[in-house]
Amino acid sequence: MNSGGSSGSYSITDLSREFSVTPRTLRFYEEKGLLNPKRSGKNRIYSAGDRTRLRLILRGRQLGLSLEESAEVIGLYAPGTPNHEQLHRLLQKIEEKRQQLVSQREALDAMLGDLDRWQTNFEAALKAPVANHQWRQKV
Amino acid sequence: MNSGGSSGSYSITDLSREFSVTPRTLRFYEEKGLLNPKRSGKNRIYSAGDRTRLRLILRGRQLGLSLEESAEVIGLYAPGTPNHEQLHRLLQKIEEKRQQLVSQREALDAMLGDLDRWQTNFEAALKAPVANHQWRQKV
DNA sequence: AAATTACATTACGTTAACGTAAAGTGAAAT
DNA sequence: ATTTCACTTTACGTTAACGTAATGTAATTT
Repeated sequence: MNSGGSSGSYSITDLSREFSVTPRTLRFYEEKGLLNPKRSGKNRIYSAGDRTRLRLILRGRQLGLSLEESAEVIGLYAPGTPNHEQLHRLLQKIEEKRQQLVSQREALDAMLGDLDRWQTNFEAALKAPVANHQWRQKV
Repeated sequence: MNSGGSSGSYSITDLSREFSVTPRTLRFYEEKGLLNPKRSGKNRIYSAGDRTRLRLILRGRQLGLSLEESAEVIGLYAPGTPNHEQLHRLLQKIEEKRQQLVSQREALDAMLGDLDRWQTNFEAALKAPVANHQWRQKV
């Protein structure tokens, strides 16, 4: 049974389905201290806040953050009043990741460049007489 | 001793230095079939082609490709005559990675959005009355 | 009552990409 | 002669992020 529709309370399968992760994943995140759902007996009850935190974790994951890094970021949403040090670290982390994306795009471009050049040669080779066996010693 | 400057022949440390990886990494790539340097006795001798392949591997790595994926890509440069099937797979892989980059950028944007909203609240909170006593502090 | 459902805990397994000894070889420098 | 390099091989260790049993229990459903 689904926990109350808009009441802001979710079971482990509720959340796992909504975010397409396994229950194991949620338990793992909890084990690592990234989530702290309340309990109803032994069962986990996730609040709206827990859900938000999960969203952030998964967003970080998509970004390529490690769980530890995500934990840092999440730490910012948790304590009553975040401080400048924490803020600075987050901004820094974000900047890091941005650089990483830039770097990846460069790699992608370089690779596409390689591919283009290679493809050009390839097509040229296809147009050339088939008889020639000694082609492409060099890459 | 460095192997002949422009002769197109490199020792394992030559390449490891040039590309900032450890010798272990090069041996590992060889173990995985991504490199096949010749030998001078037991010592590895890398050719210009080996060097190029290494560059491709590292480029793939930077892009987020697994070694296995890189092996596929490199396979395209290796056999005498690449076929359409291989070419198709490469293009597909590239497209995959492009999508991944797009997805990551979306995650980054979303995260920055979160941050902005959060920061706004944060600053608003800072501007809010500290207690019962406060002057209109100008910013 | 029996079976199914939804959850729990414990704990070992898995993969990738190397790191890190440990121990040995051959050539070169001191 | 001995130390130092540069290199080798073998092989176990490491980390991250879960997967995958195995086993148990409380609450429904049949």
